[in-house]
Amino acid sequence: MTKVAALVSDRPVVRKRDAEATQAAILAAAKSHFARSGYEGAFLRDIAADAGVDAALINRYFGGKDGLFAAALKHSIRPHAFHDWQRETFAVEMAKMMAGHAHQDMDRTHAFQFLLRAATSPVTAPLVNAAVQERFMGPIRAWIGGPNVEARARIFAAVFIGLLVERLIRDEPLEGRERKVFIERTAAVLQSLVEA
Amino acid sequence: MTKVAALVSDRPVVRKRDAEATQAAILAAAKSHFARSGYEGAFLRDIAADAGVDAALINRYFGGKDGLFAAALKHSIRPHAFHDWQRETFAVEMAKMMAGHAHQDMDRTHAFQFLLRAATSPVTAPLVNAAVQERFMGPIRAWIGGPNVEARARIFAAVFIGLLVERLIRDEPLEGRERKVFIERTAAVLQSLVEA
DNA sequence: GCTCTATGTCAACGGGCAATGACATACGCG
DNA sequence: CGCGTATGTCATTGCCCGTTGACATAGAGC
Repeated sequence: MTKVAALVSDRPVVRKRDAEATQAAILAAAKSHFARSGYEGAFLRDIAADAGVDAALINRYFGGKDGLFAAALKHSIRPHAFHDWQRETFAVEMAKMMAGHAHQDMDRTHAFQFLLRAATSPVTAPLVNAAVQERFMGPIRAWIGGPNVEARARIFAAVFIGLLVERLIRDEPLEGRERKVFIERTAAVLQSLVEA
Repeated sequence: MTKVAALVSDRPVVRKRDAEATQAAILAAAKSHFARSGYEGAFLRDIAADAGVDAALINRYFGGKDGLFAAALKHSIRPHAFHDWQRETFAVEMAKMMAGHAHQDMDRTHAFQFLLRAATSPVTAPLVNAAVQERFMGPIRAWIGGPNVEARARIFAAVFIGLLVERLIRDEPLEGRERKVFIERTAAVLQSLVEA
């Protein structure tokens, strides 16, 4: 696609030589493909094609499919900015986001799909679990605080993940009164979980 | 394994000729492998070996890998017995189950992993979503009842799924006081969701 | 402008997998 | 007992994917 566009436009046919940009393009394509198809279902040729690059470059820059996956994983798990959340308002904000459609937030949706798939595969699960513990559960525990953090953090994480999955599976967004009720009650649940 | 056992025992070396049992064995092995490894990561040779059968039989009975996957999917989604749940006790029962370890219930765990994987793949997602709607969300709506069923059922489903995922990801089960608190608060959340 | 290196492309190979068709044999039926 | 079909096995084939090494060329440094 990129190449075709280049052919009909006035831009040069040959790819600009920019290693950094190329790696970024490969990584972006990889995250998308891994998210949609999982590790085994994603093919290097397809990823390379999406990035507008020859497949051999993946081996040069990432040392093979494994390396590319690891890089994509590392790039997908970044610590959520829990510290920015206000205890008084976060619940409603989050509930509103969950009531919306997944397509509105494709970047995060892809990242989440990617993690979900990787977490359910025994090959990649250890990597994911370790990263999730460190970069997701850790911050959540710190943010929630209070007694019995472990139990409460787990429930919070479960609800959080469940809402994301539900949003992912569902095609039709909620409307009108149902939407309003969904937000109210979801916010109530979330709020109750951060209180000791 | 089956063959080896047969060799050292007094039972015949050659497999008993029972098409129905063979198909059931293949299907069971397939569900397990698809759950663990996804569609692309599961190999017919391995499935056949687990079932104690030659791989060619899969093609004969299920018409190829696609057919086997479809059969396994169909077999994995069966309506949950919500009608058996008692409104007063289900919350605690479910919370206790969620506090336990996934290994204690491998059959359901595999089925859930299988569905989760299938639901996040664009190829199989439509099949899964339709079946989930009919055989999971439908019964939940009916069981919950009351006003704004749609919104409340979705939150309930989200929490349910989230708890399953959390249980799946976690290796270490909760112990002692944390476990007690987890059950109490999880039960409280679940209970609140079935009340109008 | 020459050269050298980093970047990008191409063609081929080797392994592994699903699928296929020929072959073997148990079991029902006469 | 003999035959035929359903069931199970084996060897082969063809395809697809990841990887590799040789080749091409832009662009920097001199």
